[in-house]
Amino acid sequence: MTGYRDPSGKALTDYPRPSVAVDTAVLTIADGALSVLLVDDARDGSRRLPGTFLHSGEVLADAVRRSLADKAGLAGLEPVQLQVFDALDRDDRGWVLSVAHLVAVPAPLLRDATLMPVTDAGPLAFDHAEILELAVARLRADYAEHPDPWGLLGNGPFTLLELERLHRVVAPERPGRKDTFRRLMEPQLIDTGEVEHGTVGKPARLFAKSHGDS
Amino acid sequence: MTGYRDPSGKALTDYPRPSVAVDTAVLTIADGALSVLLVDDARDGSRRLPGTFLHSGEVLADAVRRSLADKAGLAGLEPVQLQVFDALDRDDRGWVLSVAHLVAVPAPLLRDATLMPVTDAGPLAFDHAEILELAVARLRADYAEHPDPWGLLGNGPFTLLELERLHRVVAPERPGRKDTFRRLMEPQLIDTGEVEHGTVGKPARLFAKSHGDS
DNA sequence: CGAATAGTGTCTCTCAGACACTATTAT
DNA sequence: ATAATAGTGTCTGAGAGACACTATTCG
Repeated sequence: MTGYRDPSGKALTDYPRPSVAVDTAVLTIADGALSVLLVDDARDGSRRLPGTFLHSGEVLADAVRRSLADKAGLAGLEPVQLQVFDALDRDDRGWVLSVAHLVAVPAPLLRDATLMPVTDAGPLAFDHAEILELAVARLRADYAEHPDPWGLLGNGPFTLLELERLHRVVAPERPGRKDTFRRLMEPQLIDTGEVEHGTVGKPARLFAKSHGDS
Repeated sequence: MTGYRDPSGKALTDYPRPSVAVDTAVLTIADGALSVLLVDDARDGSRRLPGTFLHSGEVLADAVRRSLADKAGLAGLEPVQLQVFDALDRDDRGWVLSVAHLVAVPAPLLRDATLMPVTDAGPLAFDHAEILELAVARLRADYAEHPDPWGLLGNGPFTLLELERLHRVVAPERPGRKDTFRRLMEPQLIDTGEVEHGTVGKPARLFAKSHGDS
């Protein structure tokens, strides 16, 4: 904008520029399975991840939030950037870079959306299957060591059994006994002092997430 | 390019598009310290990481290779993508997204370049100090568990002592005795059967990297 | 009481880290 | 022999995982 010219004598605006999009894997738990929010592709009826083109003067995270507000009524999210997908033929409309993002939200916030289990999401438009795979791997890695780092349980206190069921859904392959799980997670939680009631068996203690355990 | 219009009626080309740049932290070992390649900024004499604007029809990794070929005569590298930096005010020339990359190369390939220790690189243009910090953290993480994953030792066989010295330079904080280091790394290496000669003390075995230990 | 769930004592196995020892070369 | 470096046997402590036991509630 200042008349700057690079070493080859070209001004900044002389370069053809790509369109930049954001595409987001919105993960949640639905029907006891890790699931992803999909939208119908406007072009050919196939399915894709929600996304949008980056607008002028907009930051990537804001573009993600805008696309999710438009397409799923979500607000107040903190998307995490995964990776840029830049294959030249990834979008037949032209030259489009996509910055893939990940967000996870508690299921109740997605009541009327199209959700599909991540293991059976079917064919997706563009390279969105690859983005989804990356997002799931990242989520599983995040859940391996820490209690519900993405807040899929919502804000209320929870039982260790509820937490363990969540973690097993996120990463089904990990066996591990309940006592091992407890000894790993309990030191990272805050004991609210409350107990659950109205259930069968010994009442379970209720825990809350400690602030700052990523 | 096909006259496609999105739900709001805009064609793909109607959106203002950002310039997209790549900036690369080129890391190496110089004078016994982990060092980074810097170039002089054409505008104000400050220093910056080598980078370039993405050209039309070019993939990010190719833009990185082009910028490094131009500025340091390097070829045949495999850059790794780190993260997109998208702050609106990060470049006073206009709206520029930067995709940060990391590359590591053996020192001999950088003989006539400007190298600075990463701990004392001085002030850098744009947000390049942040990119450098990210790159160093990534390199250190990669070196924590695996023998020279970035090939800083070059192609020839090497001694476990040489490997350990390299790892200590990359991550100076890790103490650890030599036997611990050996027991961690040796199973990931191939014993060439050769030994070093002409040195003081018991001759050391020469190892090579096994193909596919990331 | 029995069923069901919560929570813990404890054993074992593995492994990182440390120490100390042995091995092999040059001078 | 002595210095110097390479390489290994072994002890220890921490921690993951498994098993079995105790604890507390409801019906």
